[in-house]
Amino acid sequence: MAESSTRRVTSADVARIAGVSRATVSYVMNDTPHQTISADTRTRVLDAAARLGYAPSAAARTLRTGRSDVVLCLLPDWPIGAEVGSMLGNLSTALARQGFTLVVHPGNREDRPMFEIWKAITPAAVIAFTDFSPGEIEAMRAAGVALVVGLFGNGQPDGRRRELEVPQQLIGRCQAAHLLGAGHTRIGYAYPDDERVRIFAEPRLAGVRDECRESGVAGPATETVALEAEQAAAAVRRWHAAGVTAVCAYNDEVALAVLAGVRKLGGGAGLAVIGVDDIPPARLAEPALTTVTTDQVAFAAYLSATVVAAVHGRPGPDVPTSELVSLVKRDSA
Amino acid sequence: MAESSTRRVTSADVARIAGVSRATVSYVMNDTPHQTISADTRTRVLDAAARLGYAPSAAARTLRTGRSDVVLCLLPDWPIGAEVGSMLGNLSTALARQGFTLVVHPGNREDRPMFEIWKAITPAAVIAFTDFSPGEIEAMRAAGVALVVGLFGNGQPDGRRRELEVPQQLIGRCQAAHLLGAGHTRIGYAYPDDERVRIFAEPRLAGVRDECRESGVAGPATETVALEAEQAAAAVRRWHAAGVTAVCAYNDEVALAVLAGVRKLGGGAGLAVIGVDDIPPARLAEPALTTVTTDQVAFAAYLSATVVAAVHGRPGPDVPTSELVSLVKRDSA
DNA sequence: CCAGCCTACTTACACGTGTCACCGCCCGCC
DNA sequence: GGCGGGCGGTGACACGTGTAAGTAGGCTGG
Repeated sequence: MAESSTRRVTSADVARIAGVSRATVSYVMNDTPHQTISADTRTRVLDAAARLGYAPSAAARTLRTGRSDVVLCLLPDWPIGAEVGSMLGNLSTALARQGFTLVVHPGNREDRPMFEIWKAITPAAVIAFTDFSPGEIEAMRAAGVALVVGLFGNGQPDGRRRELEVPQQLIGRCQAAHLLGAGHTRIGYAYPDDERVRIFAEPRLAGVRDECRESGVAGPATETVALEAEQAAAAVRRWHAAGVTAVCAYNDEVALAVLAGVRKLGGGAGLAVIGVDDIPPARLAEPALTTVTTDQVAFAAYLSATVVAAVHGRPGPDVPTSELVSLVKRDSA
Repeated sequence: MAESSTRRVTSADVARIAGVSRATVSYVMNDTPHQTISADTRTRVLDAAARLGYAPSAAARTLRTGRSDVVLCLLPDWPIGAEVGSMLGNLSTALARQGFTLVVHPGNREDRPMFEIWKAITPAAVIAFTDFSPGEIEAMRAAGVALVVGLFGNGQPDGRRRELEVPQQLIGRCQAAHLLGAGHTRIGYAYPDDERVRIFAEPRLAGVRDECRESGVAGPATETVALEAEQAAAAVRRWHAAGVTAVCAYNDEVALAVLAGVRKLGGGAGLAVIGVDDIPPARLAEPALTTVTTDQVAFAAYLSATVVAAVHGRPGPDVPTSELVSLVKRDSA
């Protein structure tokens, strides 16, 4: 406890205590392959490190290796909701278990040019929930970023980079399958009012469309629904006029708006409604909202595995199948 | 475009192109005070940097200065909701404007020992939504972390480190003030079921209690309310028995549960309910939920200012007053 | 006319790590 | 007995930056 100053504990300190060279300390700490270390010195080094509370400097390691252990997650500028929040939390712990640090950056592209960020950080990988120009992608790859996990392959026809798209389609399919299975033959889709969530809304709608087509049913009657009762009531009226008896909503929130619209209209002819996310208010609504949840833990694990595999140059895991999304049956559909 | 390889653009490259030394480049890029640079060379350097797309290596800078531009935000293990998510987003942009990078780390204290993280990162500051032991705080300070912004001063009696507590109390006060102003004389508090949000719930409840005391009204009748209608109905029954006519809820979600409980009981004697956060479902509920919102942008700006000031060793800004929280009057209270 | 100061730079070192090249040693094998 | 080769380890360099210390030249005051 008689520390002279607040100096950082470096590997040199560990080496001195353990009576070995600094290189040996590095080899022990990193389990460097093809480098044999006797069991005796190994424990001596480990003991010294533990005693001193040694933790290697991330900055120095990054500088030396040219690649940091940071996984940069670039968000678009839509408001991140509870489900995205918990997904990020799970992703962070899943990556931490593999030795990576997740850094989330909200995508205010105007504020700071984005390239400034990944050039400064030199992340091991980038998870982009936003479209990149091919030029940007090439620049990042050239700068040493091992992988760019894109949300949507914007234009490129190869099947890659769709890691995040397929699960969204599954959500739509699950919604539609439930409604069709319940005997509905004319269904609607409640599209969100917020332009910024389009990258989620489009594939979900596509999933609904696919499921309809495969069941030989006409595609969904799509209405844009704001989070406001009056507006939603107008949409409900149009659906009634079109013979729609059940609607898939983009969201639990949108679904609650639809329910509010139905309520405002007197709610004579009940409209079946199904949401997404299973937020707590869904269960508390009247009627209790039937919804579809994604297994955030499993999804985060999948995403994490994708990133880790790509960083090591291995092919990523298969896109998870339908066990990722599951139905929560309640009263509204 | 005839780049031989994928080498990183360093300040040496900029120096070579601009025809100056590397040190000069550094001085120009950082606007180093007490270092005079002629306007001519300055523009030459800036031009060269822009042309090459130079961005300084965060790792090298961190290694050299001993302090990174990272602000580490340690979250407890409760599920981060939409409001916390948006707060973090705002905080991130506010800090980015000052040249800092926000790194959020969910607090699974078991998974990795926490000190391993900040030892590796050497953050400029730590925003902790969780209690630290005095020993940990001392260790961090010794390791060079400029500031520890704690959510709650656990035990230490000095007025510092309560930056995040006061706003929470304001929320409770605002809720209670509205109900008392509407003529209610016996009010209740709907406490969350989740033990993990206690650090938010306690100061909010304290705010309600303070407001009651200052108005000469008995303290709130507190009931723990789970996010489930049956359970909430039982609480509502007890409140009725105690003569409570209005309740402050920890949350909009808890408030919706209370409303569901009232509805389940037939809703004869209406119970006034007021929530917090103004989540979208609040507006869509029946009756539409009266609630209290915090100005997340202003709060993030305040938090950011606190961090920046402390990093530079200056005293932080004053705790913002009541303009931070505002009432959203609807039908439920 | 020279000491001294200010401007506008440059040279040199340090930060803490990973890793390549080397080196002594002992063991087994021809 | 010589000697190739694995074991166990060391010495030295590079990564890219910030900054203290030094230096050449012009200008000013005495």
